[in-house]
Amino acid sequence: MLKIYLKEIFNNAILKMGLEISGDIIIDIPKNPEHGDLSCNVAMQFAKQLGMNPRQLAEKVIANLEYDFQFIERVDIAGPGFINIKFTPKFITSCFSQIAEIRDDYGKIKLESPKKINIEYVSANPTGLLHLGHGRNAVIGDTVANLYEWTGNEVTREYYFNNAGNQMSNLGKSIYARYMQIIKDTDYPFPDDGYHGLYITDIAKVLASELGDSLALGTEDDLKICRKRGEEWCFEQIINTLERLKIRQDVFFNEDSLYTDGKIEEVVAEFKSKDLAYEKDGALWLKFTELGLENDRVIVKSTGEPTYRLPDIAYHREKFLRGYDLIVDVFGADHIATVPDVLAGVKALGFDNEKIKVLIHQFVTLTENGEQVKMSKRTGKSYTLDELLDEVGEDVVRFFFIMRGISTHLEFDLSLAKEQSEKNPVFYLQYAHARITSIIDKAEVIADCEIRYELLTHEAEQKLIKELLRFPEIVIAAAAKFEPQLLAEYLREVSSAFHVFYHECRILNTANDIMNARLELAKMTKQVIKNGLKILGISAPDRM
RNA sequence: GGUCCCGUAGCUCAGUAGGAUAGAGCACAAGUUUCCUAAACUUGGGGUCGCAGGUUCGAUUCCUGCCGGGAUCACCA
Repeated sequence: MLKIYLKEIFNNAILKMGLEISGDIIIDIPKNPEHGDLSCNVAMQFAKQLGMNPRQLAEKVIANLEYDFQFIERVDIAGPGFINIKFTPKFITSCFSQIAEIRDDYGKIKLESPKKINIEYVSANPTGLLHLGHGRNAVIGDTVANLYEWTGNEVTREYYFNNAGNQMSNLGKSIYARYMQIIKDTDYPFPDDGYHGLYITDIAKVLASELGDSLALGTEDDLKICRKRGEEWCFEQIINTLERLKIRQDVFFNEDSLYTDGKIEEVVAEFKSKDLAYEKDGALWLKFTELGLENDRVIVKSTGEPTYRLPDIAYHREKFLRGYDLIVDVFGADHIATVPDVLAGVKALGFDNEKIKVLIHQFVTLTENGEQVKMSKRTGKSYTLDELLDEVGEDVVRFFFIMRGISTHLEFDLSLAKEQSEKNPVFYLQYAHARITSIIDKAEVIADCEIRYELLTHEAEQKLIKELLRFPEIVIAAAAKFEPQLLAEYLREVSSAFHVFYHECRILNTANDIMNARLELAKMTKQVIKNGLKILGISAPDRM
């Protein structure tokens, strides 16, 4: 809010000076508060192309700035040519009075023409339970979706899955083997590449109790039953787990529909007609080398089955045909190799692959007391997301999964996450919210008393107001950069500024007008924390 | 070997469309409550921003090379 105001003033000054400047003017918050509230480096940026000394240029710019002396307290040149701006407390509080009017909608951006955005995440096949990597994927995807909704766009949350093919028949065979071990022979052979998780036995037990030994012959149909029940069971678990995280997707796109609807054939025909496909060794290859990649790749195997690339390309083509302005894919680092193929394939079909944004997140490791936790207690394999939720709760899981940049490895510290105390960063934010609620509950409403925002001149009050004024900028930046942790970091700063204000400035039992103004500040802080936590999918408790 | 990600305080990490004295949390040390939630606040120590070059007024940030850690390189998905 403050930035936008200042940008305008600088823009006008530069226009007035008749200067041609390419790109935006950059206004930043100086690290050192003594340098003012905001700082602009135009003078240094353009000194060279104008053949001037930066400090001289800065002076000229300042001479051309037109502003209200009631709003800006100080404009000065510092260091090599920074122009530092200090606002008057009056201006800060008047900005605050404006946002205090908006309340519920503060931070929401309304776009004149909302963009249609598709965000695909989780997308686990129904062959097992969700584990930690899926958890990070799910929370990143959902939070980014929230951010884009908040910034005024129309968002579709999508899940892409495949319930056909090798993996699934493998699931059926694995369940069948466990089933036979239960009803007949404990030595019944388990497939080499079968799924070893304990959940397979859980499913087999259900089958055994429901159907007795009626599948003992092991016909094709019996295997099908195992597969079908396995799929249903896994999906139910996955949906339940996501539900716990308050994640609900709008579209579940089945890869199989690409085949039944003839989309795969359409894409193959189009590649052929563009002379981008050729047969070799009985397989169909796509000329990726002509699309700027290293090697040609098989898209249809000699067995007649497509490789994963073909449906992936066809799927993205479908998303384009549905008319999205932005298509976001959230993948784990293990999928990185497939990205260039899909992008090149879609481009070859004539779509603008710049509209696809692939978010690749790095892996999650779990540590406890400084040591890496490798095995899950129940499954003996990697930790499931449900187990983690049981241990630390939804709020902590959601917060921990987005509190780091998505491109860095995430160390999930179980000891810290389990800690129900001030050490845990989630509680810091929630505590601020609960504390404010408690104060508001205790306050007596003073009727018909005008709120005098200009009384909020204390340093701690001014600092808190300035933080609150940043909220919309942060939401926009977090969405644009696809970095939810910016918001998490920001909320910590807001909470911190609030706690300081709380210690410095007594709210209740002060003069009526002071109390009213401070109460308003507390309420607005609560609103920002609540809205921010809402975007992060984390609860804002009234009591702790 | 090719490609991608990471390397910043004892630990976990912010910070990079190039900016002023590099930050936070945890850990460690010392303090704050007759008073609105002490899950809070205040103060302190702690750094060759992996290494070496380059680009320029200025580099943790951009470029190149190297070192270290991770991921990935199928007619698996």
